[in-house]
Amino acid sequence: MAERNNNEGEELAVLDEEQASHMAELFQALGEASRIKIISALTSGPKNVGALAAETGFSESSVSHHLRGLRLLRLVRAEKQGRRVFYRIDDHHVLEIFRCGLDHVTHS
Amino acid sequence: MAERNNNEGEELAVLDEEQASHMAELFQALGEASRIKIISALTSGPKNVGALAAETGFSESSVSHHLRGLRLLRLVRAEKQGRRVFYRIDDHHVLEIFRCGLDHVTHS
DNA sequence: TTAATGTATGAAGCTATATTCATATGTTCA
DNA sequence: TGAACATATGAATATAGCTTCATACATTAA
Repeated sequence: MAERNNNEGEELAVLDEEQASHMAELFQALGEASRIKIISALTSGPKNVGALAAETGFSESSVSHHLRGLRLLRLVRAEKQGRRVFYRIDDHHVLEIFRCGLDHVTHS
Repeated sequence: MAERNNNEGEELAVLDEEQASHMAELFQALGEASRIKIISALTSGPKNVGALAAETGFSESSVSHHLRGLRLLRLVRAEKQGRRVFYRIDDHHVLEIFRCGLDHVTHS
């Protein structure tokens, strides 16, 4: 076996495959400038797809694709209002991580 | 102009291209299970390439490639000791973000 | 110096993903 | 009902990235 995930008291082991994958998924969702901009736009409140597209400069299709991924990961939540769909950041962890990343970038 | 990066007092604008790219770079570096495992292994102290390869189950070449990227982004720091090179997490922000992500994954 | 060890790196192949285009679904208004 | 609007989605193309392999570089030991 190539990996050692046992917790047999020796020392803190490397994360197992599932934990590592989940964490990677989370960070990967934030690991692209397009999505960073979208999430950044959402930090000031819920917005619909068209507004996000206009604000970020991406096509509505592209924004919608990204939002789908973020939705599946539960980083954003969708709420339908008429023919519009408003998205908001779903998890306070997400905002925390986002701000932490912003800190890292601005204070360096 | 497709984007609005002006801070003319209206409301907090979307991050500019450079900020967004830097944040994305940071998160992308954490956005892969291999690197998450490597960084996880480094949370318990400095380790050399061979040790990291053994602990994570990846080839030394692969680990070295990953470390190069992490090094260039200043997420880890290298220190040569004889013919070994020990790596450590370079920035407390990195550890913060890592733990935040771990929280997000474990408490959900 | 030669051999062995530890790490770094370029190239190649393969997989993953982002954006666009076309189209589908659903909603409001006339 | 039909037309315009808002969003979603599948397919396709293009680009990026990961792992492996081969090899180079650096250090230590003999």
